[in-house]
Amino acid sequence: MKTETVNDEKKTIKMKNYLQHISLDCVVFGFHSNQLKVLLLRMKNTGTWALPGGFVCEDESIEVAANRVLKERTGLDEIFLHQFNVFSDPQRSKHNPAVSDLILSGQTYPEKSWFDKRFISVGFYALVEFSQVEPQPDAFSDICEWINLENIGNLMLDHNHILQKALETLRMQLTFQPIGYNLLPEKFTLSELRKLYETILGKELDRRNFQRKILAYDILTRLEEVRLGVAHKAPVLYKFNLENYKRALDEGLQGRW
Amino acid sequence: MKTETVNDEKKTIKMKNYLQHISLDCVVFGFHSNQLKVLLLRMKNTGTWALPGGFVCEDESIEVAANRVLKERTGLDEIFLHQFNVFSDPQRSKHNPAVSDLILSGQTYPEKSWFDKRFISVGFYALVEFSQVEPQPDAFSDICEWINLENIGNLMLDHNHILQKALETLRMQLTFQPIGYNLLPEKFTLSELRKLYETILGKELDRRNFQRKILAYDILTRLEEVRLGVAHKAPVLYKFNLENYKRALDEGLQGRW
DNA sequence: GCAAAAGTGTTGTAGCTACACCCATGG
DNA sequence: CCATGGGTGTAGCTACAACACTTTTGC
Repeated sequence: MKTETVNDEKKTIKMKNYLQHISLDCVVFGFHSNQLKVLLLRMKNTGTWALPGGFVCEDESIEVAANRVLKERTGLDEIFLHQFNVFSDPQRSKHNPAVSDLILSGQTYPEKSWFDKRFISVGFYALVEFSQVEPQPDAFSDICEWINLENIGNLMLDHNHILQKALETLRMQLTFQPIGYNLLPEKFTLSELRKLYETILGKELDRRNFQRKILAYDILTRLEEVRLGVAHKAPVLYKFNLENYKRALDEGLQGRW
Repeated sequence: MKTETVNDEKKTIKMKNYLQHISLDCVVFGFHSNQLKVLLLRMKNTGTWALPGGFVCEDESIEVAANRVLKERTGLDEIFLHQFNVFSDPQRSKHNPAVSDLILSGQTYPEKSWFDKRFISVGFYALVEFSQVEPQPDAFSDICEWINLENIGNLMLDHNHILQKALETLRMQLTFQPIGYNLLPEKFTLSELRKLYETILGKELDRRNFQRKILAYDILTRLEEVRLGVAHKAPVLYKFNLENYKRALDEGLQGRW
């Protein structure tokens, strides 16, 4: 356990009580303007983009730690959050020039050795409602913002690999997890839900078949409202019927999409 | 990093070069006499049964560590092995009386403190061919053997919980992973394959429909042999057609079973 | 020869794909 | 009034469950 302090322009971070060698990284997915987005941080010194992450306190489970980190980055509590893989290649962080550079040129952190160790990182993916998030950078970054999935370039360390794995997991679990419920606002149109599925799966779905199929699950409640201000016919709004949704997910939305 | 030595009747274990706070546990599944079995160790001093596990060396990935541990316990290389969950409850191992008792009464290990820490454990599940395994206890156990799933009682620490999670994962992945290929001997009958599926899923399947469905995937090769020495009509033997199997698994054996 | 398991066939149904058609709205 | 997206319907096909029936073996 380390008990040192980082002095930053704005904050003081106590590096105490963190377990050594263990970190976590979060792939936070959001959906807006029919596009899948991921929450990223821009590192102060190198300008590299990175996934939000953190360390695990002595008395926390790794899930609690992930929730703590995401609360700091998004302002949200009770985020839908699942661990999906452990990244433990001995070379993934140890003596990594990006990290050393980042930390050392940051002039604030006296203890190189803590970061200069090997870290095993537990990957989480999170699904959040885009509009609810207020992105907040951490002590090592100057920007925290949503980046469109297709515009994401080279990330720090092995974060591209982590992101890739998260996406694969999301696709696999599309039929077993309440993906739509967590990513969309309370009220949404069937087209928006379909676009979400299309974006995650990376392929087009038949509008009419999707509609009938998703309605057949009986997990949506049709509202008496329509979406106004859009071109063409005003689409009906729906919301999730939580009770039926949970029941259906227990059995798995066994479709093939 | 610790660099101490445990003297055991048969072996010497160097506790050096292990990452602190991180361990791994393996749920090794085998199938024999139409029953699903799990490889367990009986602890020398407490007599408690436990999952095979181990620690991670400084220069290993956690996957390499798991393979090393399983090589020691089963004699097998290149085992089908997947990580499925990280167990990190702060109370799961820290100051756990079972561990302290186990280690301290073992009279051999001078350093209580190393084990008396909190460990975050990565859970793996493995699928092996029953007959190929030669179970070997480790330094802390006197017996290593297959236990029928339904006969497994209270295990050490949170190992019942880990086992439970492994089973859930196995069921979920039944349609995406080459479960049959790894658990059955090279040649097998369709009944044996069906019994395996029934055991994992915990429910009966229609013999005739199972047969047609599994054959429709075109992943099995029908042999010119029959199983002799069994009562009643001699069943035809099959083996997996590896090429077609891998292709089919890429798409997922999208059945509902 | 009889019980039990293996192998093959049939039939009705549910769910899917691939469309056609009409409706409502903004320009 | 027309282009565009929304909403509903339908025909054909496939896959599946739930069966019946025959075959082959050990005892």
